[in-house]
Amino acid sequence: MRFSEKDLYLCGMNEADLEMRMKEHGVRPTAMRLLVLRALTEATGTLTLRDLEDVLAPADKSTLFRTLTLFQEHHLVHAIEDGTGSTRYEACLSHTSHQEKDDQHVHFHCTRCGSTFCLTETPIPPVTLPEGYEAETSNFVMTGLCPRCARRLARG
Amino acid sequence: MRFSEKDLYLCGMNEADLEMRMKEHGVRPTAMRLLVLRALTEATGTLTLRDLEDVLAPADKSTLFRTLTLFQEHHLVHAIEDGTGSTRYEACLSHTSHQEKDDQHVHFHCTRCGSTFCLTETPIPPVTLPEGYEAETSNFVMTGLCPRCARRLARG
DNA sequence: CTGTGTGCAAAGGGTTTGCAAGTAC
DNA sequence: GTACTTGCAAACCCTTTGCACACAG
Repeated sequence: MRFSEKDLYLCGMNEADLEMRMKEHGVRPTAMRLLVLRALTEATGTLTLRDLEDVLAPADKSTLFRTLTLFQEHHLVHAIEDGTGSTRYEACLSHTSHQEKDDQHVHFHCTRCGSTFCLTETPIPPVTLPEGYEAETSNFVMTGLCPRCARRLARG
Repeated sequence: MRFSEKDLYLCGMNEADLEMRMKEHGVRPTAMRLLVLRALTEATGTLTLRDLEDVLAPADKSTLFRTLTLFQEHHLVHAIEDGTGSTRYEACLSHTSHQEKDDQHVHFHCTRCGSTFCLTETPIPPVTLPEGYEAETSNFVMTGLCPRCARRLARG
């Protein structure tokens, strides 16, 4: 069995590591922020602001929002639009403090269970844009059935 | 100069063609719907519900919404999430009434002028998903500067 | 003491629904 | 007459901001 980059990263993840990661990215580590970053790092998929509100109750919505905005600016997390109307957030795994090629991978939104998965092993394929376009970031979301839901539907 | 598929399609586009297209897709052509489909077909880029409201004033928001929803169900248009929070709509060019591989191309959202372009010549590259995932649709949006804005910024 | 972080409340913006009147067949 | 369409108003949701208090350096 192979471990994903995320698994390996999580192995040694403790409070001190989280703090270090935030400092590296120029964000002051407060209690609230550590909770948010931990939640995002340990999540199996992506989380919406609403998800975080539930997980970290009674944390305040606007605090979470501002925290996520700050994290994005400092490239600790990035946002994905999966078409549900709610922005989803995912912890960045790159150790660098630069945004260059965060971890740009394909995301998958399951229409049945509503989850959005990070396909960390499925990089976004390179695309040649028409003359003149200058891309900075990509958002590639595939929609359909996740393995679990596909199996359930197949059975009955 | 080469004409894009869309240009060619538009060449002969008149009221009768629009009606035909709607009937082919099982949608009853009303005055309102013809206006909407025309607006979307003639638009150079993609349109939001809000855009349509402006273009087709004094058309009602909810009517437009329901029209767009209907069109989507019948594969006359498809929706794109460009990350701005507003769903954008684009006329499908395929003449078939089946959804199979509508016209799946990359979209480009310009952060400077706010437009979202259809890169009809840039198909979404095939992606091999991990075992078990069953994809139905894709949403691939690249974000950055469009040629026009890039040029303007370069000049100063 | 001063700047930063947090919580509460409310405003915004886009989307969606309920319902009644209008229209097509 | 019956089923489908449209318009108005309001509800909904998620996101974002204003403001006052709390906290850390």
